[in-house]
Amino acid sequence: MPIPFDVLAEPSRRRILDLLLERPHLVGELTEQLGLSQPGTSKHLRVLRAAGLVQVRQDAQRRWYALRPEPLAELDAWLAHYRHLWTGSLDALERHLDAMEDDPR
Amino acid sequence: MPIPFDVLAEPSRRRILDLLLERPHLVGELTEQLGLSQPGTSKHLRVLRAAGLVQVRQDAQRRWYALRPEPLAELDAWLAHYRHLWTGSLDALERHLDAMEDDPR
DNA sequence: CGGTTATATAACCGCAAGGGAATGTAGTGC
DNA sequence: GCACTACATTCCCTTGCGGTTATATAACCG
Repeated sequence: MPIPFDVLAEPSRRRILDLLLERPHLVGELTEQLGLSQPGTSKHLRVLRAAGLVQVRQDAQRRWYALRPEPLAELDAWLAHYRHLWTGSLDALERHLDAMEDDPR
Repeated sequence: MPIPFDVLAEPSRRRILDLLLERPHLVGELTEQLGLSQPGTSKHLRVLRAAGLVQVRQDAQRRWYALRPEPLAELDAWLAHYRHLWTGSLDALERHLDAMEDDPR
């Protein structure tokens, strides 16, 4: 499962994830919160499902959508390669910038 | 400076960031590594500059592009809201999933 | 079984974004 | 000053994506 950068690039889809962070939601609830059409919401949910970012639980005609954080954990792992650049005070950030000044080759 | 999700959604641009993580690069070097045309590379660099993800240092006709990690730090901050879902062994992940099973309302 | 609710899918549209070719621009060295 | 190098910008084309409307599917209720 690759990191779904393009999936997260969509503001409405990030909004959905934020809402699902509180609690699972119905499609109708999400539609209302997002302020777009119901089919529009369903399309975004389809993309989120394909990316493994949400999971569904059927309850009669209703579908409860809930968060699935695994892909976000992978994003976190990707970010880890860069994290040393801004963590720590006398850390690699300064050394990185200093090295750039001294020898930008 | 908002989090540049859409900027990171482009594979070539992420590739550029990966290359710049090692060391600063010239546009020509990036062009060769990416395997696309020089104007194509320049267009991506323009987007990355606008997002604050890279900085330039001019050296005669050459331009040294280097990483600017601040926007990635903001992405990291955004991820922090979700991080408790997958960190820790007896942590909120299980409690989150258990709560969903018990009361998926 | 017919109507209603809740969601998914299909069909269509407009636009913005990525890609290449051609051209512009700035700095260098002879 | 002139050719050359290294990038940037412009123009054009094509594709994909987000959005809506209309339609299909499926489960409930009386």
